[in-house]
Amino acid sequence: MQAGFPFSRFADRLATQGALSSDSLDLLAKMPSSISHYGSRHHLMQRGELPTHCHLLLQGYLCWQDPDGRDGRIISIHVPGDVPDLYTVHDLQVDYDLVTVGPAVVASVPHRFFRELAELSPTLWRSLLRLILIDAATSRNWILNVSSRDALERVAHLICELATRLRAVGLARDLRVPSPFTQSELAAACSISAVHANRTIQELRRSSLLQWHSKTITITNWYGLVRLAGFNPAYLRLPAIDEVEAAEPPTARSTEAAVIADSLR
Amino acid sequence: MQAGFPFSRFADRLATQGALSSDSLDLLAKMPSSISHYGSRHHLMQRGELPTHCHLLLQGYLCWQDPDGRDGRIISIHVPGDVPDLYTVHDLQVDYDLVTVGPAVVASVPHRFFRELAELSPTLWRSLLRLILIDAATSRNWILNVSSRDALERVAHLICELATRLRAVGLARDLRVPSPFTQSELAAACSISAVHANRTIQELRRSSLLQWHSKTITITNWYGLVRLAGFNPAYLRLPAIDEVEAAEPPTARSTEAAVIADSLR
DNA sequence: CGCCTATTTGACCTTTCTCAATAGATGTGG
DNA sequence: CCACATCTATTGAGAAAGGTCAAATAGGCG
Repeated sequence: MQAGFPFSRFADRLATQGALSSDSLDLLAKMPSSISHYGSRHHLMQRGELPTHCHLLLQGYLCWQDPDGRDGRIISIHVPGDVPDLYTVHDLQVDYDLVTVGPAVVASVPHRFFRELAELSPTLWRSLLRLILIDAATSRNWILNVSSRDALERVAHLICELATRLRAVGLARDLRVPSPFTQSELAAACSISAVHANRTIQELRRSSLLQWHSKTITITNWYGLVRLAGFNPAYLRLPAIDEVEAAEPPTARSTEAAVIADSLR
Repeated sequence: MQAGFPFSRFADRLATQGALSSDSLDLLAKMPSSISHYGSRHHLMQRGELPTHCHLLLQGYLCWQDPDGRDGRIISIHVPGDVPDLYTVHDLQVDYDLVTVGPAVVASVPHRFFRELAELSPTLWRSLLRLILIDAATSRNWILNVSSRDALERVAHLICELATRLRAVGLARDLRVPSPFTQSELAAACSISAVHANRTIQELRRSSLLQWHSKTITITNWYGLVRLAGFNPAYLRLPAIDEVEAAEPPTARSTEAAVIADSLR
């Protein structure tokens, strides 16, 4: 998983679901793909299209967005190493638009490659299936986010999730989350209005939980944010990860927060 | 698919994803299972449990419910023929409670059976995978329902979805949807308060879109309900089904409603 | 019949939305 | 490097959808 390997984030991601054999790494190294750079808000795929390739995100963010409705609700957000449309290998229908958030680098990989993988490496194929199922678990959690938390908690939860997923592929280790998101896009993801998103972010700043400058969200109080959001990363199906090196670690090990901290360990 | 076959709804459900060979039917007939009857609000499975079996719903409804929060948000609803926890064959974590809504008949099927199926019948296994992916697509749609529709549209959409899914397995053909749901449960599914759910249902009744008597919702104006909800069943991945024999078919074949009607055909 | 649960209604409150205007940032061509 | 155009962030004020609380009514079932 050298830095030079273009699919290293993807390898990291897969490795969260089971160690990669050297055979598996060889297979990944031979993955046919064409790499493209896109600007912000580029639609990689539109509802109704018949896909023949998957999109492996190498850098930046992608999201699934509902093309209807003025405010273009965002259904899910994806980080480097993700293949947001991996499921299309087995279900050729696309219900939403796949859109870049900020500039992004994307590898296009033919469905055929993933289909052949089933025979070449059942283990790897199993890990891929698990990635699909994790996206499903994340969608279920997203339902809860937009339906049972208030605006402040929603935004906090989304940021916790992004930070955690980025850390799982070696990014945002210092809790500085790259954020090409406009406040309107954040609002579309949290299902609130842009104006309210603005006020919500101001409150998060006022509470000294985070800063948001020059396209970067800096989480200044991880445990506070986790507590506010009620964030429990179990649904992300990540193995134990490094302790968060954030300010203000929990003081009492017997609280709720400690349980969450343990789950992050 | 005789009425006597206990898994006939399941067979119907699978058949929506590809014709079932007689070999497949033989396999299904040999499916090991133990059948149980449950009362309302029985928790078949709780968050954190390690599942070894799947639950095939034979009669009634099941839902995934978030055990946290006073109002117990409902994440998804399942109809006969569904296996709500089919995904646990490949992902042993359970994030929510699996609960009956009204009395239900459930067959418990060991994971082992589905695992062996992969080798015995790749075709059948493929259909099962597609059922998992449809649940995922339904979750994504549920996000939209609770995040971008108002209360009236949400309730209407949920009822459209239930009716459509029931019809796909031979139930509710006359648009009479069995409803053991309390208004509070409907509210938990639509992410509104019980009081507001009540007022919303009253408005649907006042608009002559439906009746709700003696544990049955009778849809009296299917096209009106579809139009109000903005219901497009594409995400359910159902093959063409019979024309709805409801009152007030669309008058102009060129409208939006006609497009939706076609998709229902 | 009486209890328990579910539904319905009214009154009031809160969150969030919408509209509109201003200010700041970013980017582009001259 | 400036001036303009455009997009994004911020602020204020009023409105609307839906939530909460509390009480009354209506069903269903032993």
